[in-house]
Amino acid sequence: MLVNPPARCLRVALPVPLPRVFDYLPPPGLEVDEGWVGCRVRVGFGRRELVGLVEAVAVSGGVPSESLKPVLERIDAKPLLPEELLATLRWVSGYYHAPLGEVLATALPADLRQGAPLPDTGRFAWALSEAGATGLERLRRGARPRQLAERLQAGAIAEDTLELEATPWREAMRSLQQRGLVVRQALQAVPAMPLEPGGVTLNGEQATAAQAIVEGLGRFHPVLLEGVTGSGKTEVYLDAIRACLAQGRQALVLVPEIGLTPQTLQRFERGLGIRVHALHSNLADGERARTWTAMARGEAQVVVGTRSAIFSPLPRPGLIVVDEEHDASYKQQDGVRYSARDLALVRARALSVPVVLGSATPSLESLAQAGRGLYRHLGLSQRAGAGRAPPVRVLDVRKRRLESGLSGDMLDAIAACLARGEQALVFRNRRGYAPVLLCHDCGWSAECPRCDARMTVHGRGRQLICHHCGARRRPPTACPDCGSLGLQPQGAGTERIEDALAERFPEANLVRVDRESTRQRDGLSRQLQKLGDGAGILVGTQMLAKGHDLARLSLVCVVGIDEGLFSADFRAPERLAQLLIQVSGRAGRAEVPGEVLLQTHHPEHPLLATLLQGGYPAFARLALEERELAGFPPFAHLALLRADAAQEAALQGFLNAARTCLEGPARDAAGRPGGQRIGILGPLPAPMPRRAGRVRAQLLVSSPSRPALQACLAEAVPRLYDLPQSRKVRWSIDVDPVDLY
DNA sequence: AGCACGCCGACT
DNA sequence: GTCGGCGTGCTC
Repeated sequence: MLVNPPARCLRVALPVPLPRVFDYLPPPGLEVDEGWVGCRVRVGFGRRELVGLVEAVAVSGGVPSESLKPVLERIDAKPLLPEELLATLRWVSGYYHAPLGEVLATALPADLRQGAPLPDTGRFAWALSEAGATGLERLRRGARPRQLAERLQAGAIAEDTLELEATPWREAMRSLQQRGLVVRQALQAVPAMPLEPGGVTLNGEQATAAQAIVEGLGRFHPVLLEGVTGSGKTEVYLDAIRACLAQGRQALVLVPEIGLTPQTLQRFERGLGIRVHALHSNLADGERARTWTAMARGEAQVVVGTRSAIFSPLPRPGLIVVDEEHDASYKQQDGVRYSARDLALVRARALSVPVVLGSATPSLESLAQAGRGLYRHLGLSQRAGAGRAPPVRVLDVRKRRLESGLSGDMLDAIAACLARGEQALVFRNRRGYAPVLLCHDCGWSAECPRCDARMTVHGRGRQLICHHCGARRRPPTACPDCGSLGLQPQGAGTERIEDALAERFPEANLVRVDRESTRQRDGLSRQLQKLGDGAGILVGTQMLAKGHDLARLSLVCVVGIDEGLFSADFRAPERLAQLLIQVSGRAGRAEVPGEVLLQTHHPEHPLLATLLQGGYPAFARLALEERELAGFPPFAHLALLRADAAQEAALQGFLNAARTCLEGPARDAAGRPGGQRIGILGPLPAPMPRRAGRVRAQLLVSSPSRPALQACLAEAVPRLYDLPQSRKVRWSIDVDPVDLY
């Protein structure tokens, strides 16, 4: 007999690192109904106010309903998130073992997360006012506002057009507006962009691939598009997106962090003939919220974005593309450690759309999935424009004298390349002047006081920088241990190689590209502009591995890869192989044949031998066999519990307690019918046991069965929050870690 | 994570 | 006598 009908309440996810949701009552006079789900609410929480999202309506459990607080304000009349997106975020919360509130905080644009109303998504243009048409002379000649105003003399310019140019304009425009020289005009919602005729003609392979994707429109259809460098994967994407747009559906394109350049956007806009929205971390909060909202309203048809763009609402879903799917930047490395590539699959399934994973060097995980028949595997083997894959020559530098890490043969090849009026790229995966400052008399080397790492020499020897914590100091003049003056930078980073090349080729146009040299906005394209079209040398780190076409580039020199051949990390060979293929792919065009020089002390190393003989596919087969033997992904599934603390005892105390939390569920999971073994390793010291003054260690949990691993984590992780030992440590759980660091 | 409460040290 | 250190507990 029902005396009191069970009180229904609103279940609210809040941005706090607690593994629960919180129940609230509706404001006085309002009813609980399903219409609340997906809406943001402002609530009192302790003595502060927070914005949360109603995740469900439910019967209040635990807390008696009379002690529930009422919601202070309902922010959205209609759900902010489409049903599928909310369901996916719930899935993320479960799979990555992160509180839903934190997942929401990661997924939503900052403004919306903080409760801002949905922004205006109308399009606007700027034009000269009457005063502006006559009053320009008073503006300082050559200054930004003057330049902007002069452009407006030819007519109004839309904000999205200005946005595309990637040069700051808002500040200058605001100053013009304050002087009354310009006015903002509303434009029609649909952009009037010239539609380019017919698109490009695809070659046979491209057409086949595009058709295979298009045939999958309207259902879940995962495709691995393995296309050698220069085979025109983007043309395939564009063709498939056109078909998707023709059905009135939206497309989402993910690109790696360094891939989202103005050139990339322009290529998509020109290829599609419509406005393409960009979504990346450098966007201002307001712009981010506008793009997100335009997507949610179905006004934006195509978004090209980095990792977090995978959380875009897609009310009219058509297609998801993940370009360079092997790229490590798809994995979030703090907070909710999600993989945008994996989430692309999850969302594509939930939305019943095709998902295209494209790469010249697919991840072993994706290759394994394709091998099991779970993805359609399509290939593009021809380099567009008839260019040939460049031959690779291995330079055995054992017993050779090196000049700042460069062999004589390599310098000769660069000289010849310059003499032909072409460009050479020298790739070195280490920035700075030298990786070590060494005392030649006693073997002392400069170490970071707060990390277990040696400090890198920068500024031609004038500075020591720790690449792990950012500490900077002046190098000592004498060895602190033995007093010797024989301190010498050991090894060569990009800076030192640049110096050596400048000395050897004083006439050459020489440009360095690494994190230092490209620090400012749009630094990479600026550096590349400096190189121009004539003869020259480009020195740099993996930032050079892709992007920007360099038509005159005919020689790629790879130096200093030997450390990578012997790294302890199980993914190191894969990453090195991918890097070598990607950077090699930069050499040569139809007009200019290319060559790749690989300088190594280990020419016989199996990784190099396999890669050179059979290319990436041969490497991948070998590497997958090794992973299977070693019980690594994709043949086992991993989760890493990382922790760091000021004191070693606190760290060990927490990880030991955590291990106990995991062991019970691990035994249960293995004991269930069909259950599989779960291994727990640790506490293990992290590969760098001390970083930024804190000690670090981890537990590695693994199982051949993903469900078994998940069941174990689902039971154990919530308990970690309540461990008294967790007070003095910072910890995080990383499901499917990309590296064990 | 915040934020308050609470119980011990060197200061006007 | 108080200001303030951070340990502990709680948040519907």
